[in-house]
Order: sequence, then C-alpha cells, then structure tokens
Amino acid sequence: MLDSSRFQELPTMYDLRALRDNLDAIREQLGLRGADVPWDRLRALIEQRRTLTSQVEQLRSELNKGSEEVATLKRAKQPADAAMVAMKSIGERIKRIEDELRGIEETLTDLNLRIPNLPHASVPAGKDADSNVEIRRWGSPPILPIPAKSHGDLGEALGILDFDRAAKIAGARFAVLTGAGARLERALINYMLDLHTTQHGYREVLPPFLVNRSSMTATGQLPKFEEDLFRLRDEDYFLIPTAEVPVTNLHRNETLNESALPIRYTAYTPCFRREAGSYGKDTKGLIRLHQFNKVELVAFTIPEQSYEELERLTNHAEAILQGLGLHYRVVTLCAGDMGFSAAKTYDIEVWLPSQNHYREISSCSNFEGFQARRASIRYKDTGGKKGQKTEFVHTLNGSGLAVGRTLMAILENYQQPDGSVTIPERLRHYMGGVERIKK
RNA sequence: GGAGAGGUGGCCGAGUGGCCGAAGGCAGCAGUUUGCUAAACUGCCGUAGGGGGAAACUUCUACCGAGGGUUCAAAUCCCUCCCUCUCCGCCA
Repeated sequence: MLDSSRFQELPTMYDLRALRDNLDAIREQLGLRGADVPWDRLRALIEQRRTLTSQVEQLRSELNKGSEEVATLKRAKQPADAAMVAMKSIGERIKRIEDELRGIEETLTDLNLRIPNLPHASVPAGKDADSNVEIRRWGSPPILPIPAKSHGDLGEALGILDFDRAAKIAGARFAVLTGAGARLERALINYMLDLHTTQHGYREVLPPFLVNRSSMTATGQLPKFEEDLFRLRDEDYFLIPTAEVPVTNLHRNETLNESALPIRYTAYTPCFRREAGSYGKDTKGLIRLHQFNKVELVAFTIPEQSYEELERLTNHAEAILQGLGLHYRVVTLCAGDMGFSAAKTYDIEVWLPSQNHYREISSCSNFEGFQARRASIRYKDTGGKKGQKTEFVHTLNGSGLAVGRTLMAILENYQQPDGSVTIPERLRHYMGGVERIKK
C-alpha cells in the first residue's frame, strides 16, 4: 500500500477497505439519514486507487533493486550507466502513475470526508424531528398565569437583557447581559462546572476558542459545513461552534493507554455559529444567537463501553436541570435529524412556558469511531498481551448545558406575577445569596 | 514584527547522497546467574499497509515535523508550510 501519511493532513473517515467491502450495506444504512453520496464514483475510485497502488509498489520494488545494483557497481568502480538509464525510465513511469494516484486520492479523501456517520441500530428511522422518540420526562411544568411572559420580555423589563444595544454594537442575534443577568449567567457556568468536576468525575479544561482547519475536519464540521462557521479573514482559524472541537482534538494523533480510559472532560467556552439558513427562525430572545456560552461534556472510551457512557453522560447533563428544578424531556433523535458525525443522539428539551413547548437545551451524542478515525485517536493496552492491535477509541460529547438557554428557562419557569424571577435554590450561593431578581 | 537555532524510534542522541529503518545509550520484555534485592551477561525490542503461511514467521512497500522537487538512489541537497527554542521589539 502507498504510504497514507503523504495525505495525512487530510484525515479519513471511512477506512477505505471497510468501505469497499461493505459499500452496499453502508449505502443502505446511510439512506436512512438521507445522505447524498456518489456511490458509484466512489466505488470506481477505490478500485482505481487499488490498481495503481499495486503498480507503483511493484515498480518501486524494481527501482530499489536497480538502485542497489548501481550502488554495488559504483563501489566496485564499474560502469553503471546501463542500469541508471533503465532506472530512469522506471522512475518516470512511477512519477506518472503517482501523479494520477495523487489526484484520485485527493478526490477520494474529499468524498470520504463528506460521508456522514452510520446511525446505530437503536436509532429510529425518519426524516426529521417529527420522528424523534420521547423516552422520558422529568418533573412537571410550573403553574403560571396565562399567558406566561417570554424570557425576552421578562429580561428586558428587569433590565438584565439588552437586545437593542447588542444589535447596535454587534448586530442581530447577539445579546447583552447586565447586572443580575450577567451574574446569573456566570453563576450557571460555575454551578455546572462544579457539579461535573466534583460529582461526575470530569476534568475541567479551558481550551482555545479559535482552532485550525485540521481540528475542524477531525470532529466533522469541515469540509462540509464551512458556511456554518465564523472564520478569520487573514488566518486559517475558525471560531469554535462548540467546545467539542478543541476538547476532542486534545488527543488528536495520540495513542492512549487503555488504562487511562475512559477520559472525561468538561469545558466552559463561548460558542460561535453563523446560523446561516435560519433566517427568520427564533429571532427573538436568547434561543438562537451567533455567540452563546456552553458547558460541554466530552468523553473518550473503549468501543465496548461507549453506549453505557452515552447514558451516563446524558444523565450528567440531566442532573443540571434536576438541580435547578426545571421540567424537561429526553428524546432519541431519528436518523434524519441527527448531526453529521453522530451515531446516536439524545436531545434534552427543557420546558418553555411562553412557547408552551419543549426546546433543546442539550444534545448528547456517541460518535463511535467516526471522529476518532478522522482525528486518529487510538488506544492500546500497553500492559497486556503482546501484539495487541491499536484501535480507535469512541468519542462522545454533550452539552451540560447550553448556558443561555438555561438562563432563559429559569427566567420563564421561575417568573412571578409581578414580573420578578426567583433564583433556584442551588444557584443562590453562586449569586451571593440573591433569592430573587426584581426591578 | 525583526534576527538566529532547531524538529531523527517510548526517551536521550549519532548520522551531509548508496551497504541507513537508521550507530550508541537509557527505559522496556525474555533468559542466564542469584538466599532476596541489586549488579553483570545474552537475546528481543518502532508503526502502517499489501502478498505468502495453520502458526512461529516470511517477503514487499512506505514512514527520520508535513507537503512538493532534484537524483539511478534522499534522514542527508533544493523549495513551501507547520511547530519548538533563544535574542530584540511590542503587549496583558
């Protein structure tokens, strides 16, 4: 096989052999999520690559032998011109084939990187959110005067949210938090991080908020979704859309010791999203912003444990809402509603009284080996039997939680008839004892 | 931003065109010796992929930061990029 490190900067999602051997099965399974992949072209390219690769290897073997001959002759002070001429023409043939091969590899890699992950067998079929399956609810909606006020109205009236000035200094889809609002946001971040680090066993990380192209490719945002990202003009840096990107990439190109797994990280970061294509949707309030805060949970496990870990991780995110006494439900996303890289996703949806609806506040996914292959994150049991294969880890992550949406849920669910908002018990000591936000 | 020095196996470190997948050392593994530990000695000891073999193994290809180029032949020469370090400037 030709050395794949030649194209190492372009990671590979599907192992090409696995893809070739299981193309029809993969094709069928991906049909569930409506993936548009040029399968026949892909198949042809894989075959071409295989043929050309073996040609190159054969020629190169000849060339190596010939070169050794030249070396021997030269050392013996004998003329070597004939061999050199012969080798030159082999060299030229190799170059020609390699040029062709390079083109094929580039196309193949690019196509490959655009194939989404396979849904897990337990994922329900379906095209869109209508086919998602509710699996549990916790708590119950608060009893409120009808109609309940929206968090936007409440926040502006309380003087803790300012969308007009945010529009002035930045634009649409930004928010300014002031006074008790800013402090509540900060209290939530601390509450979440503290719970995850002290009760759930996560290690806190504060990563860069700008990352390079390789990192974005590894977790699956690139190459397909560049239009969703903010990118710097003069440098090839992107603003992170989620802490998943820098934190998962902590271990890119690493081989982990099996005894170190599972590894669990939690990170607070702001998140930046272009929200291209969502014009006119959720234009009011804190729901959909270009910049928002999030506390993320990230885990690396051996493959056998990743689904167990997904349940754990989801429960950890739920614990935040339970601590705040916010009613929510958990749904399993159907194949068509899942993100590109996910094999299985649970969304946690919090109750929003003003909308009389559940709204996503966390998304917890198992990516299985998808990101690990793109990022080349493996593990090995170094203490164990000899010759043990290094294999790809499974990666997972989930919001634990989206902070702005949590603040929004608190404002709405804890609103009082006079327009003030009670602070949930658990947050009060993070708020310096404040029990209620009022005008 | 300016000037310079570097990136070689788990680690240290040699290697300026051929017999180099890479000396030597450390660490690790197996063994000999041994009252135990230690020391000494012997052997093994990178990764990925293809072919052959039931297997131990064997053979081919690639890999000395990444990518391209020169050459019959590149760790070694040339170009581009990335990263690290030192000095200067600037800054929190």
